[in-house]
Amino acid sequence: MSQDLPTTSYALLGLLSFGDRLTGYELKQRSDRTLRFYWVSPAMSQVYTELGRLTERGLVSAHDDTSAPARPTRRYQITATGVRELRDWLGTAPVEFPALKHPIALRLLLGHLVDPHTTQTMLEEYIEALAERRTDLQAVRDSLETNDADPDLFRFPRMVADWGLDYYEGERRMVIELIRRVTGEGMDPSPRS
Amino acid sequence: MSQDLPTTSYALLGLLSFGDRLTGYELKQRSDRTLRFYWVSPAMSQVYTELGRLTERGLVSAHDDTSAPARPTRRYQITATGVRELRDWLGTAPVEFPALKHPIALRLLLGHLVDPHTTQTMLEEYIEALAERRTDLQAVRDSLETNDADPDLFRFPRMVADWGLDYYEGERRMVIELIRRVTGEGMDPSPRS
DNA sequence: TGTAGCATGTAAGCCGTTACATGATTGA
DNA sequence: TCAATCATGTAACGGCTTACATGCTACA
Repeated sequence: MSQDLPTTSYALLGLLSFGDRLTGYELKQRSDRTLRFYWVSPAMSQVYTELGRLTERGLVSAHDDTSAPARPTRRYQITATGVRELRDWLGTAPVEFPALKHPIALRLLLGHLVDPHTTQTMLEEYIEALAERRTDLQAVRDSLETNDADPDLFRFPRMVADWGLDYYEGERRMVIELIRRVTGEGMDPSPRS
Repeated sequence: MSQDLPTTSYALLGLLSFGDRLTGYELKQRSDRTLRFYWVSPAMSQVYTELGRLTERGLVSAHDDTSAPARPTRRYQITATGVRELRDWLGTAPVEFPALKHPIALRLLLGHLVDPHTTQTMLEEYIEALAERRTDLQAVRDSLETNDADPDLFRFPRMVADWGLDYYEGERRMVIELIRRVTGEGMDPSPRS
């Protein structure tokens, strides 16, 4: 009942389903470590808006941090209702095909408008950006490896991280291939007589 | 001058940079065959809105189809100014890192909330969806292969299509691996005594 | 002493969607 | 004759961003 939340709401709710209580700030940090790589890490302001909505609907409960200084620090926890609705969503909502916004592919499409060197540089810079991202994600993956009490708690986050790492690796290989094609193809396939 | 259009505007403008005049309807079809796979194929209504804006700014010109019946059929063509601004954008605008919205990865992350069979089914359905997409993209790629007059005109679209096909293939392989992990892992690694 | 990080929110506005409205042409 | 496709647009509104506003705490 009362379905129809945006996916990002369920995503944030999902991040609260690992058994701990987080502040809005911490939830944002967690989404930077997870959602960022395969969904969207919402802006701080959005996280607070979403927590407000989830609280209203009783999917999370807010506990004002006693020992609070002046401004109240709130910790949010998923409720039994929240878990139920999340499970319900996972079980019934149609699963969309992934949506990709890939500015590099878009620019490569328009390669006929710029000189090959610009395209080559763009692809090389993309490889660097990819390496950085990969490093970030590897750090996340490493932190999921060694887990305390429950070794299965992060089993699925591990899989998702491995998926991401594999994607970055495939992307790297293909972009190297594309650089070859941009620089090589149509450039004197065999020396003209 | 007068930068600051949304990327989708430039994308549509770019689709008009291959030397032909299109109606709004045809432009939508072209974006379904190209942008869809690595950007976003805007809704019809958005295409018309965008064409209006581009016309206002003089980046495309509209030619009312004489031999028009009642409702005017307009064909749009990129202008010299349009080409200049597009080149300028390609040369100067910062290149964002790709943004991915991957509902399957998001759901896999929350695998601890559903039974393994549901997750397995989801991944298997994803493989099917992937195969469909791949077929669509392969058809596009094939249509770019044999080109009439200018064999280099679709050189970059070909590269982008190949990139997409490679991505789908990598995705397929990894999802198969993930299914193995979901069904196998933690399931009696060695028969208990 | 001042900067970075922790912490919470409101307001304005952009980008794009779905729903709605309209009508001609082609082919089963 | 009826459905699909071609063809063009407006209105409402959803989801998210950036900019703005506020203030504490820890540390260099």
